Amino acid sequence: MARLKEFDEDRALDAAIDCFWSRGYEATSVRDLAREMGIGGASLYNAYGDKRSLFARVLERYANGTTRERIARLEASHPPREAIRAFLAEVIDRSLKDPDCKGCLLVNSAIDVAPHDAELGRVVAAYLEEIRAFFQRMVEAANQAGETPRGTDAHALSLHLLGVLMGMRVLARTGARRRTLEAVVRPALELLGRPH
Amino acid sequence: MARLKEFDEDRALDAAIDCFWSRGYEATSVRDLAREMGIGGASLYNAYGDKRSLFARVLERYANGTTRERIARLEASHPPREAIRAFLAEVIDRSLKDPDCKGCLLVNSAIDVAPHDAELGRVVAAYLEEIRAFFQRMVEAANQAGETPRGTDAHALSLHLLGVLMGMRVLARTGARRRTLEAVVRPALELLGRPH
DNA sequence: ATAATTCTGGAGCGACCGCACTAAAATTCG
DNA sequence: CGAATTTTAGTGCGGTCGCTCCAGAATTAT
Repeated sequence: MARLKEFDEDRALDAAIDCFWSRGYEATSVRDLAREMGIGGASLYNAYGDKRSLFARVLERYANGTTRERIARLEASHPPREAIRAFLAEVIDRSLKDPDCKGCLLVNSAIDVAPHDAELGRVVAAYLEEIRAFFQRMVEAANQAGETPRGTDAHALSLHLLGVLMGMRVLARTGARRRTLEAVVRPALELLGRPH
Repeated sequence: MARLKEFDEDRALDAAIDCFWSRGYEATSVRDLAREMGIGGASLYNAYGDKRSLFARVLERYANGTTRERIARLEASHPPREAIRAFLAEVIDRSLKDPDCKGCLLVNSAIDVAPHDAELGRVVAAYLEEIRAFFQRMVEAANQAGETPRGTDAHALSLHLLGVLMGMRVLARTGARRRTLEAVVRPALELLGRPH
């Protein structure tokens, strides 16, 4: 029927993730994207539509490969409180390991895309809500196991944890050290109760 | 000696603050700035230098008129724990009142300017450090007054409060409601001890 | 092979970017 | 007043922006 694509759409999307992640939406040009993705401008528009549509695809792939993957992996392999601890510890580790201090693409997008694009804003908010819901599930499970202090409100605590996570991502982007990030997170973890 | 300026530099700077605040650094053009500031392009370059220098002036004026003003006012008029409470409450109120969800210019800049401009990044980090130092002073004063729980670490708690503040600003930018923002903050306030 | 279809690199569109330059207008000095 | 100085509006430079179009290359169905 027709000629086959010469590039791997997923690999190219990963390159696009890196572009938007490190430079932000506005500051990333379509030419930058095409070069880093290893394709021509026409192929980019043919495969993904315009810049904004590509960004939406990038957000989705980032969320699937980073946030959702982490949630699913930790939720399956850890007891509830430890899943939350491991989630935050892993974010700290990855934040410190990244020499570019790129932070979290979702958080960056919440700041510089969401306010100017209501639709993308709702997409970003929905991904953040998934993280919050993970926290809430874990707190509820810990509540039922009697591991948390009496009267722990799972919904309220999940919001606090989400806020702390967002804040940590902001501070990480300014080059915060491990001590700093751990001090930001520690009081939130202590609300979950001391480990056995 | 020479002709006098026809515009008020401070008023023009306020207009520039609004531009950078609502659109971000990259997405704001010098022509946008000149139009909103009510001056010509030549006057802008004559008075403030290039775009980046203007942005540095904007950051300074924003910090003086918003962050430092709030710190000085609340530190002078409230006891230490209430100063922290009032600070966060005021940020929530202003975040909700703003129909554009502009958030905080310093937080926005930490995300989309700091990583690409080391010098401006240090400026932003220094302003955030001023906020953290305010939190630490207040916690230390509350510690000395015996109002806080035993063993409260002022430095560690100030970092947590700063992180929570940053996180709240991110969530506010995605259109979070009052209930959400208050739930994010409440556990941090409870670490300060129950009010009398 | 031929026709049909899709992908590819490259050129180029109009618009806008940050910034610099010029000449006229306005002001304060001698 | 005339000279000096600085701001002003306007114009335009070289470059980049997002995006489109096109001719040719590559592939499959017939």
